[in-house]
Amino acid sequence: MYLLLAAHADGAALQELTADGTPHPATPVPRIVSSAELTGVVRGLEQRRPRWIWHRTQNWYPALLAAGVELERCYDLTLCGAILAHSEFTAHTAYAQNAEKLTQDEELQPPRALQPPPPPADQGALFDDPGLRKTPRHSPEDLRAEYAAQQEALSQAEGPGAERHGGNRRQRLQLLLAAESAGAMIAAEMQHTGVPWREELHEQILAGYLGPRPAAGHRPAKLEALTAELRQLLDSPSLNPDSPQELMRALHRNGIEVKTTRQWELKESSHPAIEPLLAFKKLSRLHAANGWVWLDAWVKNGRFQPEYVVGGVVSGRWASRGGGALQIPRQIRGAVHADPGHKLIVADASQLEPRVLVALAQDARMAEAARDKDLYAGIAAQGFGGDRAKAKVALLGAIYGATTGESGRLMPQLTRTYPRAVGFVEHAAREGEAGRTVTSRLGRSSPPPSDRWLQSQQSTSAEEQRRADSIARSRGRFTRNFVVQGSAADWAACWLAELRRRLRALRADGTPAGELVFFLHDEVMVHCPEAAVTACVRAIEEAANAAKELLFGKIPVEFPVSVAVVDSYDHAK
DNA sequence: ATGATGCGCGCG
DNA sequence: AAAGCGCGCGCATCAT
Repeated sequence: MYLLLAAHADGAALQELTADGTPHPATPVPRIVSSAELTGVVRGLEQRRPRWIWHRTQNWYPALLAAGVELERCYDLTLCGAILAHSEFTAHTAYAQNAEKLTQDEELQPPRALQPPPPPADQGALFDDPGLRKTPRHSPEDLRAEYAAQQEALSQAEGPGAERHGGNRRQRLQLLLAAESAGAMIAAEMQHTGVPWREELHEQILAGYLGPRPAAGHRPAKLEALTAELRQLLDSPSLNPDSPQELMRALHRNGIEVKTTRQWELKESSHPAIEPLLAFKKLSRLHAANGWVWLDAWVKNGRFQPEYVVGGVVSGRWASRGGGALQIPRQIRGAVHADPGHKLIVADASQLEPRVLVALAQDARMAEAARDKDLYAGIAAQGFGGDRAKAKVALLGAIYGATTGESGRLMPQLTRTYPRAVGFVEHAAREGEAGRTVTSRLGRSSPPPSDRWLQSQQSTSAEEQRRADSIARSRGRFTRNFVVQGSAADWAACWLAELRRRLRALRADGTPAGELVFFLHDEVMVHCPEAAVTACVRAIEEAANAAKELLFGKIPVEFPVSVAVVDSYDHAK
């Protein structure tokens, strides 16, 4: 069952559609539901397990969750439209070509019917959101047509050029759209739930590193002491060590000839001021980024509730807004603590990107190494005389496009042992250098070349040509990484969606189950009652294997998940 | 005063 | 030990 939910002046419009987006005979005209009755109506209809089709998950779902309504599945027109408008799998369709034309001619973002975002405004207290703009909204008919157009494009994905991607393009893209929409729901659910965060533990950690909480706008004691020490050691009585300019001058006056004030460059010097300076930088960062101010701003009632931005990174990774949710430093992870009677299950996919590369390239030799729980150890044994560190640097260098340093020097050695895997990323790099698009396993494509790249193609002089080559190589490094990072994001999206499905199934059975509370590229955190730990761990592992098979079928490559059951986040890993 | 940009550093 | 991919954020600094 497909149910369109659209904003309407009198509340919301509901319409049942068929799979291809035509109105269901039973509902030729949308049903208008007042804002007051909307929650109840949605809750009732959910019994029939529909796929809710809406403009943006973020416009509808948070308010429904706040009202206690959880839904099973949706179709996010904005996220799916963005994928379809750019995917190589649908590049030949009218949908993508119209979207492309609109972006170029009118500076509008695709998909065409969805710009600008319509607020589900005027829907009573439930949907009050002063942050939403009052802009022209889209009629149910606009959204229905948009959905039909997207389904049409999807159905054509098996078109010209399909063999280049090994077929199955429609199924893969369909899977990606489902996973992306599920991701949008998970993001809203995780924001609603929040990460369990013990404020008093956070404060203990801060006090340990920085001293007692200072008055607003003042440096904590430890930073004051280090500042005084640095002023003396560098003979600069008024130095502000937070200012790179002042710091640079002071360092130079003392014969410390650095070109930047970055940590790794400072570490080269043996001057007595370096050690306290590095300590200052470390603590200053903690204070500024995750200190008392952060705690006051972002943690409420024992929960950290960041906003996740699904589709926020072109590769398909999520971004986040507010509180630096994807950069929680190790120093303060001790504050992430399970509730009484609960545990945190922290699981991460071990060495995800190299394993994805093995599967993408179908490199049989590297697949042997990937049978090892520790892929880098396997690679080291095969081609690097057992030197794990070398194997790791070489492989990551291949994925990132390293040319210099140890990583660059190891490339020939890696290429000899694994010509297929290295050839795969080299090919992606050459495509990017030539201005072409590359695509993830499930069909998310890289953006077209930047204006900078296009302009550089006009170069005439030798100087301009060097510049053009540099810009091309930079794009090559991006597309080289895109195929791996993007496919890893495909895998992670499927992992997450499969895990959510299993956790919901456990709950529906009446089995105690945990809740997803955090997701970070290749890592998930489930907060669960102690009695549910075993079932949740199994769900996480089964979901990982399911994700592998959804992407690649039954292949002889493992995607092992390392699982830690802990009271606090700092005890994971 | 306010907004944009660059640096540096946190995470994967 | 290192400089190659993707982000967000706070501060200092520069431009308006």
